[in-house]
Amino acid sequence: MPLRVYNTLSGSKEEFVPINPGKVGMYVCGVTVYDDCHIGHARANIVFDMIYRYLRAKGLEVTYVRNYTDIDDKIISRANRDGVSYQVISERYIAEFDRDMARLMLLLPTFQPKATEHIQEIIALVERLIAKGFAYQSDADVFFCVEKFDDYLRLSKRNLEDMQAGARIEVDERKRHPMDFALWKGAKPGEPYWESPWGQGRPGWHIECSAMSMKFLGETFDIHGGGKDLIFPHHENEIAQAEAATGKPFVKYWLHNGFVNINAEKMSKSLGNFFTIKQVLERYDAEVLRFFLLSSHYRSPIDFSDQNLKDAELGLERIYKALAGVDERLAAGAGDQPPSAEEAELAEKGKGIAARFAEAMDDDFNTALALGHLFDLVRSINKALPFASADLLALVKREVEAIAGVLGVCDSVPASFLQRIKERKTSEMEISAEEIEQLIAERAEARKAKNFKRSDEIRDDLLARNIVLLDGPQGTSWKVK
RNA sequence: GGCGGCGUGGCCAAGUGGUAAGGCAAAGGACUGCAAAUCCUUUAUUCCCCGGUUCAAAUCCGGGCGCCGCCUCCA
Repeated sequence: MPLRVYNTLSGSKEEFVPINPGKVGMYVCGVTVYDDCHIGHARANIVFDMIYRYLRAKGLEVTYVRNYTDIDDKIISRANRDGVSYQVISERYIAEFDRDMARLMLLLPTFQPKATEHIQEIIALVERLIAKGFAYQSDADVFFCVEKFDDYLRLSKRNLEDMQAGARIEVDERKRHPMDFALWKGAKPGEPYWESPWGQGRPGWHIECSAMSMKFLGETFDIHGGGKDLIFPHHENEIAQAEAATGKPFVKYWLHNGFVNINAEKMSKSLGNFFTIKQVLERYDAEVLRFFLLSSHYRSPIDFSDQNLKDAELGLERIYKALAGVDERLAAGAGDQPPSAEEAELAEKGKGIAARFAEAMDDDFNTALALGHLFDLVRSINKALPFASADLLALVKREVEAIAGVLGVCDSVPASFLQRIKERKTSEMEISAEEIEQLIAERAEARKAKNFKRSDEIRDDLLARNIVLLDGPQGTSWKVK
């Protein structure tokens, strides 16, 4: 079954055909390391982690590169504000980024290059552009000449005239065209710098990604990704730099994820309406956040709210409860069962889930639909649980684990996940687990004595404190509402 | 102003020509001492509005309304 992906360059879904059969080169723009990451960064990185996992699951050999932009104006200004060197800032936020991504259960990319470790490659690329007449020096700066590059703005589907009509940019007199952008910036006194043919300076914003992607993936590679907000100017400029220098197509498929919104508005630093990953993980399990972000299509906007996170948590719990039920039955040694309609349905759903999952994912990574199929299976599991054979339950478990491995959700031991959620919720309660257990014991006594007035009283009291009791064959357990 | 996108039940969200997945919430039933959990059933004759194409449209075309994004650092 062919994978189809939405390519920003063509504006439509295309069949994904790797340049080299069986192999994929994928570059994703990482972060500029000057502050903590927010949920928008979480989405971008989780989306491409999911894509990376799925490509690998399809048997492709993926070289995944995600950079750190560790020298830039914002890093310098942050360093100046804090009175430290830019390295202190970049190293601190690289460590924070790594920690956040690890908590979000992201696989490590094949390479994670840093801009400051590729200054020579960057200088070489700028020199190449100057030699070919696509760039010019102006004082200690070097600019890219957008008018020389015919395909400029092809990705964002605009033209230079329109851009100027709405331009709010201050015109730099040293530029030949207002849209020309810096490849190299001369250092002002006190700024960090590297020696270059144009004097002491540092790379412009976009050049590091062109230089590093081509170094690790070659001059033409398969996938380049990032948030929609990078289409212009960042990716547009990357294309210009790379293609002007090499004369070859830079990237075959451009993939862009949608934004995380707050009240239907883009979450962003400048609007100040953002939540950091750390803040959210104080209140929700990392897997819940992943599940939430994968519950809508990666290109759609997704609205971040407490209610939506809670819904996601309930949904994920539903899946885990079913899986925990499977584990319990397997542990109890589910023996042979007489044939039943429930088991037959589960067998059909269980054997078909991999194909349905692949079909959804092959359609431009439709994780929302894929999760819908998973919920379908969950219903069949719940229905068939008392009737299914151990073999069938084990098969279903394996199938779900395969899917979980691609999405990075439902990948925990079910009982531990449920325990984790329970502990998180309990820690926010004013009542201790011991007290609850004590009350449950008292209620059991009352029920034994048919004193339902007292037993209901206990249950209602606990309910008022958000504790829900669950009576089962093995006795009473509880959960936080 | 230019360019791009979106508008599906109370909420979230799939579906891009063949007669509306799934989740959350809600209601009824089974189960239960009563509940909860679980299971079953129900909840959009209709997909922002108005035209058009078609045997057939949420899906295509035209117009309108509303919302959002990019055009400035941004995942």
